[in-house]
Amino acid sequence: MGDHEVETTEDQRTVRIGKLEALRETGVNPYPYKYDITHRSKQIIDNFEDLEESKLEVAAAGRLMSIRVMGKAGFCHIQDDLGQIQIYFKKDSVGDELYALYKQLDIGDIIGCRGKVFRTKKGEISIWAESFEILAKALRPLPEKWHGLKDVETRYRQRYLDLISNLDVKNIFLTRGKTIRSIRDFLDDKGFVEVETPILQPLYGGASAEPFTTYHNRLGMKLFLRIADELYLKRLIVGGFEKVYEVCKDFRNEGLDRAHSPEFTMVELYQAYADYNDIMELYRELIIYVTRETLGTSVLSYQDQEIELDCEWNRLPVLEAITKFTGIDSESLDDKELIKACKEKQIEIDESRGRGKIIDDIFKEKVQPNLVQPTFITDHPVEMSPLAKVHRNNPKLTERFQPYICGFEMGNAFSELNDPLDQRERFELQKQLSKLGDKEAQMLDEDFLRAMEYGMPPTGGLGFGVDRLVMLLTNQTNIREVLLFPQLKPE
RNA sequence: GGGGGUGUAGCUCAGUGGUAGAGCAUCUGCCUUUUAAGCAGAGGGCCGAAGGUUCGAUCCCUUCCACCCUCACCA
Repeated sequence: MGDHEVETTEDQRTVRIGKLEALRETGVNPYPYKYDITHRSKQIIDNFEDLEESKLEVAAAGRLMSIRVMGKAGFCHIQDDLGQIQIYFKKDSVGDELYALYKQLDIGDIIGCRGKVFRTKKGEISIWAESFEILAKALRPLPEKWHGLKDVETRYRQRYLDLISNLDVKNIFLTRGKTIRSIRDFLDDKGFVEVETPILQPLYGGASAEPFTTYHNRLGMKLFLRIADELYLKRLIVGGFEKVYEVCKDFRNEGLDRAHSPEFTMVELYQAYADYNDIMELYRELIIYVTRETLGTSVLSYQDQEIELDCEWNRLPVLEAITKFTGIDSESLDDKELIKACKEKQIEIDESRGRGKIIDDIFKEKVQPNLVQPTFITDHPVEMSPLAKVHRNNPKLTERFQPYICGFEMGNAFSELNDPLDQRERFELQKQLSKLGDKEAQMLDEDFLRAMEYGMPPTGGLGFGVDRLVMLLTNQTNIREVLLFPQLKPE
């Protein structure tokens, strides 16, 4: 009696440690080495008729998600990689010793079970246990079986619990895996070669962003975590690769919000002898392919919008887009007049960082939210695009495009600048922006210019964010929902 | 960084200026086809942290911490 009183005041973890010790005392190893599985839960359910007919014994394993004991018989559900299946334990079938062990099981324990399959009176396909064993004793209780784990912070900090109790969360990451797989399949099929380039870089470049810095002790040098891999992939084009891509983790030392994570995944690709028109079509085909492979349809359902991807995509030069949505004809205005026009229309702009930044501000505020249907925004002003080739018909513009879907900027692409003297001038312009206080102005990379001076073929290039693509495919509004372990402050 | 919100049992959530409640989970007993199993009983809480007001604070005030939404920054 006294012992019971002590026991009931203990928390669930302590109770389970007690059970663990009791198991060891009876010679049961609560953490054995392996278990031979013959079927996953889904295979049993899919092949039920044959398995029942043949009276074949199956062996399945998984995590206990529910237990119902009724005196001398009981049920439980185990969950494995592919789903759940019910197990029936009958004292007469498993014997007194195992039945006593069954009654000591806790939700969360991982068990393996052998038996024949059958259908219960209520019609549920189940395994009639003939034997079972504990494969791993769980010491902590799982979240509530009905409501699951809801607390967002706990879901991110303890993603393993989120994955165990929320099936739809697991599906997001299955979709993420399929997405990356299908991107590779598509590009491989088109003859692209996958490469790997440095994450630790002595100079950073290829995008406008603040970097993370680190230090190599032995070399005694500062290094940056890459913000993009563009300049390395272009060196490979110089080196004779004609179609390359990289699935790359990039790092940007900037604010976090629902569309930005300091660590994120990009795909960059470069194709020699192509221009941005070719890349536009390649991107459209890629998105349609990936969507079909992951969702089985070319229609995206995002929030309350339905978007058919398999069609002609709108194409709209950025300055025309601004005229369309604000009435401002920026080409006919000088800088002062443009700033005045913005003030009249109450558009908030940062006028200290040059004309390119002003255009960018107007675009983000007034145009971007309207770009729900797939749209290529093209031909950005040259000040905004230091790595893009000047437009063949207009020296103030570049051959550049950014695809937009559901208001998200999905990527960035150019006819790549391959004139080394022009490229040097663009870097000089960036230096001036840096002096104006633009922390994201791009650095001059002498070796990159040297490579280009050996001759880089005309090239089309593209970078796109995988996380945002997965957000669209899984109908998520926060990037953290598509990152397994999002960045959080320490507990 | 600004604005708004949340933080109570392992989980999901109620609630009150007089130190707390439900369901699930846990423990004990009964129950040989149950399924959010059932029935009977029991245990479990520094009410995010630190100050303040008060006879008395989980509740009111201040500060801090974490998370969410939003704006700003940012491809």
